Amino acid sequence: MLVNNEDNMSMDNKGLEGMVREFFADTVKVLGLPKSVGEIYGALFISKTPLSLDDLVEQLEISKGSGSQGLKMLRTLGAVSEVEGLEGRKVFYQADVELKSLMGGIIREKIRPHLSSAKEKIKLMDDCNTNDDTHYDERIKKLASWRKRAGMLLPILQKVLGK
Amino acid sequence: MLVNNEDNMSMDNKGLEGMVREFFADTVKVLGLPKSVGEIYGALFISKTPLSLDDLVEQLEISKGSGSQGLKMLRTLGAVSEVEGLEGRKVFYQADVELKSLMGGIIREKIRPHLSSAKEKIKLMDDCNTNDDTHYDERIKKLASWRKRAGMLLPILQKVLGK
DNA sequence: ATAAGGGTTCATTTTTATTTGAACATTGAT
DNA sequence: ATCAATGTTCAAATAAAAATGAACCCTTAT
Repeated sequence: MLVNNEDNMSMDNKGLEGMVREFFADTVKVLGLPKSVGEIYGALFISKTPLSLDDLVEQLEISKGSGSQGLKMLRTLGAVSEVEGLEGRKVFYQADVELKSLMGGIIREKIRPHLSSAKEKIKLMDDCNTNDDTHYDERIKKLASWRKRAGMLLPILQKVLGK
Repeated sequence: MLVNNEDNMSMDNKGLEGMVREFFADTVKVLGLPKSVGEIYGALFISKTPLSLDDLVEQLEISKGSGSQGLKMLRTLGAVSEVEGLEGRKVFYQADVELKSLMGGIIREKIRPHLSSAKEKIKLMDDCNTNDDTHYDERIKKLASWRKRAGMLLPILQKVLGK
């Protein structure tokens, strides 16, 4: 067994690990991700060894379905990486503990798409303002400028969070 | 009647107004606010005149309760301002159409409190790591550095969004 | 070829968040 | 003092989001 996960709770760190999981559960909710995703990430973040889906299901007392979906999301975000624990074909996961991974994924998968669709919607609004009403025009321009500013913000964010 | 709001739909701008409301409804959901708050803000943002609670209830087909609560939240965020339309004691509202109002409010009311409580929680985690386990210590330090970085980000955000 | 292990999917259930609306202030007019 | 207009609150209803778990799909070992 290359990757061992039984009995790695050195002592009363049940407490610490629980706190970390709860911490991430709360944090990701703010970012619009489901609680279970935060718990999974938290469990991986604090764990001394990579964990398999089964490990997570057991530790967090969540269903296999939840665990599978949560890991899928974390993989998509690039927040976890797979560790081929050659014990059979079971896959083990470890958290990518760089802030930029987590945030970069959220920016790429959630924020950018939203900004793109916003751009289209604003275009539609402009088309809709057929008689070039000044008031409406002004507001649409304002929206467009907000969107643009939000777009400019992302690289700055990435930079500050980078490394 | 100082503030008039009847029949201010110059023409088929039902369409535009609807689009703007929907736009904000979607946008604020990303920021963790309820849809109705976005709709209210959107209605005020695009309206040519300030609107009363009753106007909003009628336009958006929401309940008085929803409208009242939504306006309360927007007031707390500083995203709307009251216009004493001296028609009786009815209060009219207008959107504060500066990005910094909306974002500033969200930062102040939602993000900062979350970062504060995160700081406390991280402290608790550290206290919990009684035997100074190196691995746990490292992770807790990482969390602390993330939190700090997030804190430093806010002024930058404010600056970029400012004006 | 079959069974077992590991994982995913997705219709259903459960939980959480939002909205409603009736009861309750409050204020101003009669 | 009473009424009507305006707003707020909050318990209950509703809608939306997330979790469950059984059915299913691969892959590998027998």
